[in-house]
Order: sequence, then structure tokens, then C-alpha cells
Amino acid sequence: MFTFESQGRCLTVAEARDWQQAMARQIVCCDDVGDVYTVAGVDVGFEEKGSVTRAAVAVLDFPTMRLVDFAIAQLPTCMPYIPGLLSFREAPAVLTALQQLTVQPDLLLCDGQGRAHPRRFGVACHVGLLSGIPAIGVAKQRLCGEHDALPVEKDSLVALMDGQETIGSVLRSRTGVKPLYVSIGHRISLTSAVHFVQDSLAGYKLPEPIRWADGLASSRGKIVEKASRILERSI
DNA sequence: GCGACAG
DNA sequence: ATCTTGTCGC
Repeated sequence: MFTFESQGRCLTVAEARDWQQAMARQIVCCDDVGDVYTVAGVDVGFEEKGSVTRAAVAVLDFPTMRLVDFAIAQLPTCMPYIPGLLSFREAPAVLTALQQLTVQPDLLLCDGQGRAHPRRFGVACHVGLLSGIPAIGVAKQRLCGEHDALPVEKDSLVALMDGQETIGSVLRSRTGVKPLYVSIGHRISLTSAVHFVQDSLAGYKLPEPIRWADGLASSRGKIVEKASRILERSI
């Protein structure tokens, strides 16, 4: 029986799944967003052969998509990747990074599923509920659900279904590239979620906030330096 | 039993 | 996710 540390307590995989099912009932799936002046991208990377979890949050002005703040948190990795339990592995570092921010984001775009999850509680729901901030899940790959064929043109959109239930939207953010799997995280409707994702695109497959978070989470190159220079310039 | 399986 | 250079195409 595999167990892991979460919120100062040891959980078994079965207990973690039960917790997700219970927490999913607290997710607000209608719009409770207010005016959005800042949107943050959230992503996680791993260092030291996976022993260190590195979360990055990049806050951008909306809708100009200018970087206005960012934070990086490195914590020891608490558990391996288990499909469906990704958030237990990533949320601690993400929540830590969120607390380090100077500029509080009005909306979160999380790299991963939100409601499009077997128990309707992907990482975007987990982070959104525990932080209290409206959140959207933006995944590059499907975890569950089925959908009709999607036209190759940009802005094509089809529903992601699990039986008769709509759990998300499949959006072609760029012509000819693999689509994005958009689903609600917390305090937002699916329709608004898709609109915010589209309004955060800047010609690339991924929304700008997530592109920034991706770079900052993977610690590659001189992205942190570049981000730092942009921030001091805007002071 | 077999196939699927976010990051 | 991560290990990694060049390369084909819009």
C-alpha cells in the first residue's frame, strides 16, 4: 500500500481519491470572477532527477499580456506521478509560489486539467479551491472524456464529453496544431473559461501566462534573468 | 484480463 | 515531467 504526505498527513491512494470526490462538490462552476486585471500562468517542473519540485507562477496584465510579477518555489518532491493524482504532487509547490507573489492574480490558468478529470478534481480545481482564486485548467493532452473530430482551423471548438456530461472544451488555439483541453477549475463557467484562454493567446498554441510559467518552471536558459529585467524596467 | 493514463 | 540537435515546414 503506497502512502504519501499531504497537508501534514499521510494518505493512501484510495483516501486521496475519496478526498478528491468530496472536494469536487465544493467547486463553484458558475462565474464568480469580477473584473480581471491580471491573469497568472501556473506550471511545474522537476530538478535533481525529479527529487525537487519547482513551481512557477507568472502574473501578466490583462489583456495586454505584459509580465508584472512572478514567483518560483522549490520543494522536495512528495510523491511520484500517478494519473489522476497529479495535483497532490504539484499543488504544495504551486500554493507556496502563490503566497510569494507581490501582485495578486485575479485569475489562474493552470497547466493541466480542471474538471476534465475522472473525479472532476484536476490540478486546476485543487489549486483554485485551496487558494480561493478563480482558476481554469489548460491541458496539452487528454486525461479522460471523448470528443468529435475538431477542424484544423484556429478557434475550432468541440465539447469534451464523459457520457452525457460536458466536462470541458477542446480548443484549436492555432491552425494545424494539437488542441488545448480547457476545463473549469473554480469560480468560473466553461464558456468564460474558453473566452479567457482565447483572450490570453498571442499567436502561439499556449496562452501567454502559461508560456511564461513554462519557461520559469523548467529553469532553462536565462528566462529568470529576462523576467527579472522586465520587472525592474516596469518599476 | 486489456487498454488508457494531465504532468 | 525529463534526457537532447538538428531539421522539416508554414
